[in-house]
Amino acid sequence: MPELPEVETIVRGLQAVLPGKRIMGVRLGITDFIEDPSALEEQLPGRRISSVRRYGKFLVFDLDSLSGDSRRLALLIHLGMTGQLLTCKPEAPIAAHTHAYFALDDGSEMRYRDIRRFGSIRILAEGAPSGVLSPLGPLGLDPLEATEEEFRAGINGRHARIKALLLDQRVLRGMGNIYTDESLWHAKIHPTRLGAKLSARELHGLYVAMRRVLSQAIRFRGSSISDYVDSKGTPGKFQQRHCVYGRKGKKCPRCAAMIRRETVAGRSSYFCPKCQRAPKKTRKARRKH
DNA sequence: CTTACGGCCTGGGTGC
DNA sequence: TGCACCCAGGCCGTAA
Repeated sequence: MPELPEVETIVRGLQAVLPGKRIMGVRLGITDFIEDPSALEEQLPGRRISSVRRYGKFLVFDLDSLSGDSRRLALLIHLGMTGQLLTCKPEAPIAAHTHAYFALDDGSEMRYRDIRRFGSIRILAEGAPSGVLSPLGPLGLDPLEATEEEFRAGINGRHARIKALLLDQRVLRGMGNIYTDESLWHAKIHPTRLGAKLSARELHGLYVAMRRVLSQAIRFRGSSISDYVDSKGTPGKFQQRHCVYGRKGKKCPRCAAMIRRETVAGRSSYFCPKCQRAPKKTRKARRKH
């Protein structure tokens, strides 16, 4: 499940090798997850990759034109749940579920592999950085770049559950299920607490916890739960440092209580029932029972 | 307007 | 061996 730290790890790996290289050709397999396959085949060859960036969970490849067409383009890739981007030699064995091949002018190749095909690949015309929109609208703050004031403003006054807010890409771009649960555990906040009901102290703790968890996950090159590998095919190591995610029934590293798993905001949520106190039930919610 | 929720996409893992 | 079922994340339609 590539979230911010995994995408960042891949971006750093690609940024080290791709800039300055030219895309010579594009070959596609199954294309039902690609918005406009022929646009990739027609518009990418000949372009030079000037930089590789992360925008939320998107990878952005900025492309220069070397010929008369001076229009700047960007290639936008979202890895969905099981997407992988790998660089290799063209003669390297082809793993099952590889759906896109980008031939580069140094004789190497970048491949997109995606078992579930929940990812997406598309071309973005001009004005890439701020022009990256999710289908729902503009993306929110970068969790590592946002100031504490900006973060607080994004959560304050919202009556949704904090878990839903952290996962909402229009509030914060790049958070996913793993790092949301880990951040909430570090901040000792129950996932069903309402954003509006968090104290200033709790919001401060959450901001600090989120930044710490994300930076440490990047340092450990991401979490490999199922399919995630970096651009060289190497798994991450942060899954060994998870405190709650995927640890249902195991002991909370802080208080030894048993970690629980419940669905919150439509997602599996792992938390410690002792360290992360559930909010008091409202009169309305209690009446139902 | 905001929020909650169920369904959909796909295929690997599990358990019978 | 086969097969039904669950689950994952993002998005979308619908309802309150």
